[in-house]
Amino acid sequence: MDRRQRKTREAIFNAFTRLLEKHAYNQITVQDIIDDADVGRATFYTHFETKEYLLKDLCEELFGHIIDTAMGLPHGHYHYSCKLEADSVFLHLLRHLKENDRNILALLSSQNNEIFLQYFKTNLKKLIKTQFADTGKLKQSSLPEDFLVNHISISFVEMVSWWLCHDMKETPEELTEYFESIMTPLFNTNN
Amino acid sequence: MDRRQRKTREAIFNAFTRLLEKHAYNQITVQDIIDDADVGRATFYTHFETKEYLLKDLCEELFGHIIDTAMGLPHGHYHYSCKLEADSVFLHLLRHLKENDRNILALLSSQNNEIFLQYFKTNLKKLIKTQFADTGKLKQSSLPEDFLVNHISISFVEMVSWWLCHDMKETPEELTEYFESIMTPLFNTNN
DNA sequence: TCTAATACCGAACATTATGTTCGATAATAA
DNA sequence: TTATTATCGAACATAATGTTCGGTATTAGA
Repeated sequence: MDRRQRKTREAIFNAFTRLLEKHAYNQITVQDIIDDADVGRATFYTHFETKEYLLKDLCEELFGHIIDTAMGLPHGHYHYSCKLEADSVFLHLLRHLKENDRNILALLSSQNNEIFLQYFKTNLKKLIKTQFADTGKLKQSSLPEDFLVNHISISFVEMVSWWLCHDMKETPEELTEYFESIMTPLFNTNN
Repeated sequence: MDRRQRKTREAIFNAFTRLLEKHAYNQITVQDIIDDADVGRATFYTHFETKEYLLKDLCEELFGHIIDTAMGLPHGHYHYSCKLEADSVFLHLLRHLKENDRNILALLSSQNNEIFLQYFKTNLKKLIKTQFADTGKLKQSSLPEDFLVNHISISFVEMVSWWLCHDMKETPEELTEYFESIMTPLFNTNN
């Protein structure tokens, strides 16, 4: 990829991120973005079809990365410990979040947090599904699997959101225990 | 209130609802709304400052009503049963939803569902807070109360969303049992 | 029934944002 | 060095927003 292209794309992402930290998504205009990024109008539109596609691309970079690395984790690392087997995934995600790549935490706690939490949830669902599908990690129950996958995903994402609203006072380890408290009855810890 | 005002307001709400069932919120223009509602442009703007305020007013009618009636319910009706004490509230909400006032179910399962689920959650949080705050219904735990209130609210709203996506196959009673399964460890059932 | 108040209409208008076009310039890869 | 291509910047068409205003019709209340 042409160096100019990379630079322009970066500049637009950075400008957009800065703006999203301070202003409501709907109030941000393409003009604001290209002013902040200091690129020409036509240039913006050669990179992104619309502001919405820019958002989509940004979110794919933000969450694609964090989820993909978690996908690579072994699924049953703590299999014989007394902790729930998924600890490794959730703890990993929290630690990864704390690294704050691309200022993801600022976006997740901005006034636009709903947008990003939504993308987070969507991607997390895929992860949870592959982690738990057909591995017997979910307690036998009458509850449908997709119902449980959804419940686990949204619960985790909302916990992260709550955490950010309260200045991240807890450590990732403490948060994982919180999560364990509310999720434990759903997991099969004795097999 | 002037009969003309009432009629106009109703016509706009109805038109907006119809449009929201079929089209994405962002794609709906004020022109679409006034065409469908068959009112003049100026008339629209004397009733609603912007499209966003219209949405806000609609949501307040939708969820204000459903939450307010639930607010009036006795808080500890099933106090001595072995079911969780909040059964009455959640079951009541599900039954009320099924009545489908103002086609609320179509909106909650449309492509714009995120918008309405968000309003639902916000209003439900208030309800849950008054139901559980300082009543000792939540299990003693190290988890902060606002964390639990948030978790309960979002879990319920997501369950409703899941229910709608799957054509409401379950009865409100069955759904309440689902909810009990995932929430039970958080409630104090033996006091 | 009469009257004053007011809600509505509809067309016109200014404003603002979007997305496109194009010729000129500058940076890049090879 | 050279052919390619990304960027610039200004101009433009399009589309949606929100306002204004004079005329008409409906309403509430005396």
